[in-house]
Amino acid sequence: MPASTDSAIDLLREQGMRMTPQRIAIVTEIMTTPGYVIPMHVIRRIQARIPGVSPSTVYRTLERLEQVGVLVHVHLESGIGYHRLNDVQHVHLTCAGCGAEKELPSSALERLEGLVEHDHGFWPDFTHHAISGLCAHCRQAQGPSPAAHAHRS
Amino acid sequence: MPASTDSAIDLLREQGMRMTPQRIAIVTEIMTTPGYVIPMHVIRRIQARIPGVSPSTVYRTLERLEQVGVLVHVHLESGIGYHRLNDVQHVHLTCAGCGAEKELPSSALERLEGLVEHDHGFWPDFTHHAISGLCAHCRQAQGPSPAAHAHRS
DNA sequence: GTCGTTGCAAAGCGTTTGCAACTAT
DNA sequence: ATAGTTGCAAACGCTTTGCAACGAC
Repeated sequence: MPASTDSAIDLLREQGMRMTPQRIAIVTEIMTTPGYVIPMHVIRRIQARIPGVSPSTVYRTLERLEQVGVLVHVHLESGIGYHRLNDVQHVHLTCAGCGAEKELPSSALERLEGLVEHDHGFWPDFTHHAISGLCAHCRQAQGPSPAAHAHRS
Repeated sequence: MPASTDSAIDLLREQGMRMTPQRIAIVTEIMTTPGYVIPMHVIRRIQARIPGVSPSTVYRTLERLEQVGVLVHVHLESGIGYHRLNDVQHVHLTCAGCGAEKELPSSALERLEGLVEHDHGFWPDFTHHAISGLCAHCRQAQGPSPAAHAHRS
């Protein structure tokens, strides 16, 4: 088990959370999964590891971890996902043509945030919801006009 | 009933759709609602007008209207919404602090689309998913740092 | 020993489906 | 008459809840 997982567990214990085997398994799962996790994924993986773990435990733990400030949720194409708050924030791009997902470090859009704020008095957080669009390949296939989107979702 | 509703109904009939009373009611509802509609809303409104209309009829009709090209769906904070394809496309901004919704004509972000495409080879469609963030008021309240978001969703 | 946490089982919710009856054309 | 539509009822998938038993501290 990676040291980062251990220290995360210790941190949580210090925050007053009781570290049951189920929670340890869930936290381990999260710390060792790159990118984001989806509740359903976690449920399946944890149940493979510790048979009998109930879905409600996973949901309650994810919620708890978000309250404590370890996780944040994001709205993805497929529903809600969680990723570590410490992680570099990403913008999630989903191609409406082929479904490909691409992650951009949010720094790539920082300038845009400033622009929108300046022009419209609203500070956008491009990381909280996925952004749909067309990847280079699908854009070419559908022609250069960005008009005719055939969203798959 | 507004003329635009009538002509929409005629158009749909020409496209081969059978215009039952239920469908007429649903289309009327959509044509006379500004902004977007949410399936659940439509179901309630239609059932008030024509008791006994089944939810599945509404879902199937919305889906059908999207296939025919009259509606497009968008992913909002609260789930899926539909709006007329003919409408000017909007970007939906949702304030994570107070829940306020703001709509921007998508032309406001056109330049940004070009920027992202140029830098990352992905043509983003900022209208398909809502964009979270902080309105001017909530941003001030939470301090100038865009870091500490307390998402309500 | 305390009180947070768990599993279970049930309910919840919006949505989807199969099918026989219906009806717009 | 025909084929598209409808309502019903059931199933769906994911999520939430109430509660008694359990176990981390």
